[in-house]
Amino acid sequence: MHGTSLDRVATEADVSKTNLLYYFGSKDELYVSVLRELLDVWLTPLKTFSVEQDPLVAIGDYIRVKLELSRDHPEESRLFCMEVMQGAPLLLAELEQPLRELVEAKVKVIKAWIDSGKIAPVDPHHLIFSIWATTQHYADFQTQVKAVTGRTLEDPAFFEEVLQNLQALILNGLRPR
Amino acid sequence: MHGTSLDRVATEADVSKTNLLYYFGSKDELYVSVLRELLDVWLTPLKTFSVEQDPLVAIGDYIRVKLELSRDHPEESRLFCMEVMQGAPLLLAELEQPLRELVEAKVKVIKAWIDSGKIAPVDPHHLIFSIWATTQHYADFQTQVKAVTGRTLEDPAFFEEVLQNLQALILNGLRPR
DNA sequence: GTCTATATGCCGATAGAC
DNA sequence: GTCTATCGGCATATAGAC
Repeated sequence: MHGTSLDRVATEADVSKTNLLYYFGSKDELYVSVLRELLDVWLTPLKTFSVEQDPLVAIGDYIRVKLELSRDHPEESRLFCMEVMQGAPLLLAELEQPLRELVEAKVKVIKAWIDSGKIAPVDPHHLIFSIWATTQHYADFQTQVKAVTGRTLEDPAFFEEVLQNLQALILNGLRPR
Repeated sequence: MHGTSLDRVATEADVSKTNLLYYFGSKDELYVSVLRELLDVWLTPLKTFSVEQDPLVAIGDYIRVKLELSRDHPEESRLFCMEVMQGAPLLLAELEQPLRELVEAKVKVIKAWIDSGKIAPVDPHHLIFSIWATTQHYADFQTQVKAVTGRTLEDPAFFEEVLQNLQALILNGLRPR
């Protein structure tokens, strides 16, 4: 059970089901390679955080890039969400090692920003989680957002509206006081 | 494909699989009734929003209650998330009618708060989505949160920490300026 | 109403021809 | 390497005895 079948993947990718298994060995191995690459792409923008940046600019940019990912690759976001929700049977090691270390490194950067008084003292972990949660929400819960508002991120005006609101919410919450 | 099997449900509920089908007719009908009840419970706290409340108290309380739901019923949160991520095949009508209407009603309340200058002018839709996204994140992405921080909402100290941070982030973003 | 047995269908994986 | 055919497992659903 992984949200899709080899048959669907094979049809979509225009190869035979047997060839998929020939190349990847098993469905799980296919999933692992897809998810690993996916995790890498989605984490890249976080890697650019560094102490010398202006935190409000860096975080504002990060929110924009993450929201663009939600707009351009919603199925990938949902695939990853599916995996994590099931307890990350295939990806737990990736989450516990590389992801954890990346987050810890960036937590230190955010702490430095706080210590120098550039942003308000929030727990960096929860700041990062909040950015992930709010931006990915528009991909993972696209159906619900559309049912309630009638719109999706593919509508450029709606994208801008979401971006402005998330940036305002999070950056205002961070303004030093 | 719905995250669990009738066999599991039957075992867990200590009834036979055939009896489940006897009572509910089909797996889909069982799901619909479970999801409907679930949606109702999860939306109840939003229903209490009213113009005469102090918005910062009302929203702060809402964040707490939603986070308690994420702590006490994470599997239900994930079940609902699963359904929506698949395009809400069983629940779309519920999202487009009762949910939409409830949200629109509460959007009006939040707009009244904004118009009277009690909170900053944010789009109420995105405020509501942000609260849903951030609070449910700790249930739906429990595995990832635990992999990164080593902790879950079941740890009372961690629960308090998350609550303080989410309230600070969102309420500070709303403080009139 | 509740059980056992079984029909039916889908999916992952393998065998074997070419 | 790529195809067709098929096995074996699991899950929903139904038939029929009690």
